[in-house]
Amino acid sequence: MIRFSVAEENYLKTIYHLQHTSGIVATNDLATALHTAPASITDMLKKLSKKGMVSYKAYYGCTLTATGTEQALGIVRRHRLWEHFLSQKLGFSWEEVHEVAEELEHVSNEKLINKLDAFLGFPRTDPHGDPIPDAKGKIFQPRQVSLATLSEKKIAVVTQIGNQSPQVLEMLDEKNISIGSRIQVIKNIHLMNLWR
Amino acid sequence: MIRFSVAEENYLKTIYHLQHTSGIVATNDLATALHTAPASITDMLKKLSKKGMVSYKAYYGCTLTATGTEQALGIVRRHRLWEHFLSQKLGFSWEEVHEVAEELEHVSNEKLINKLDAFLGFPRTDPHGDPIPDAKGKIFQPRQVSLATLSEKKIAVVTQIGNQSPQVLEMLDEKNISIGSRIQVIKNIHLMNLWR
DNA sequence: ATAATAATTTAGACAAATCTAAAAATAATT
DNA sequence: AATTATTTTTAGATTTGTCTAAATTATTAT
Ligand SMILES: [Mn+2]
Ligand SMILES: [Mn+2]
Ligand SMILES: [Mn+2]
Ligand SMILES: [Mn+2]
Repeated sequence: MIRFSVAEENYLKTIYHLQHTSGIVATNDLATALHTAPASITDMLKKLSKKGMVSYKAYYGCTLTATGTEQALGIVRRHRLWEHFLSQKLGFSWEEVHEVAEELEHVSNEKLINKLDAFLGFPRTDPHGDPIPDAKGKIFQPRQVSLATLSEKKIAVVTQIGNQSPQVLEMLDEKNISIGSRIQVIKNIHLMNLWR
Repeated sequence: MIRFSVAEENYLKTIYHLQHTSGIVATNDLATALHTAPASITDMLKKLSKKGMVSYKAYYGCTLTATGTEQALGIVRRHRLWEHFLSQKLGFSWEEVHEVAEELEHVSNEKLINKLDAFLGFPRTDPHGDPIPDAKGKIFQPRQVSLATLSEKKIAVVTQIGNQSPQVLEMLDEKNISIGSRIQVIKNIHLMNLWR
């Protein structure tokens, strides 16, 4: 089993997430996401490339290799299982769990994680509705409709939160909206700031 | 709140434990306990001294300051709470918990630890019978009798394991002795290897 | 197509934590 | 007390992950 430093794990996980939106991941995007200077990103990408975790060509950005993706999924699994634990067993609110899970995710003892998974009853999603990869890294993302594309009057159930910034999560708290809430679009106002 | 690196925390905890037996802690003893070269110990002791965590004078060893002890007790608290969690909630055996807790103890979020404590029902001891410091760092060590000094025929209850090496723990497993077991000294054989 | 701008990499430096080998201080033996 | 052995510290080097400033490459605008 390959061992990674906390820094390496944070890179792998961040590349995984950025890849979902941008396909190929730019050095600057990683720098922004990790609050790290672009020069440092280049250094680390070379290292992860040599370790076979990312495919990287200078000036063209990077993508995870098959092994890199496997590793990233392991980290995402740990992160979300701990978030579930903090929320369901320790009573943390959904805006608090992320910060703590950010540390717990780096304790990488396979037996620990699989026993935690069982203890939690093999949950399928974390407190934000994000799917938890299983022990083999398999992830099940159910078919969903984005709120922005939901037509007026239709009733829907909230299953996942796209923007998980503290502001959005607290706003949802105030409006008493959580995972499982039934909602209905009263009026669809086109928000210009979504487009630019 | 002061923040420490994983390395610093491991030093503080180890100094705390060694202090219990030796009073003043020698550089070499720390080196042995931490599997680290004596030269590295000296470097770190200077650093911890500058931070006010240990009182250190060259060639004379070190002791924890009041703040250093406070910090060490926090680490011990986290370690033992996680051991209890692993044992009671996840079903780990008592010889497995230490290794995992060695990593978990470094996740230092106060709210996490206090909520974990409550979730576990404010346990007084870890799976090896060692006392768990409370949120204020207060530690309650009940009066006990060492097995070596227990007189023949007397019945006693096992409350704590002194030597927690895997060998000893597995031997106790085999003999079906655990915390809470009632035992009786049949015959007291003086073991020479205890003295040299 | 050239020039200006933005993104990325290289070069050189630094702090943290470790190491080995050599020097210095302390402790133990004769 | 002098010598020897042990412990500890200093000196100098290494690895990891980061930084800033300068150079290079790619992109955008004129
Ligand atoms: Mn993290
Ligand atoms: Mn989440
Ligand atoms: Mn540790
Ligand atoms: Mn223990």
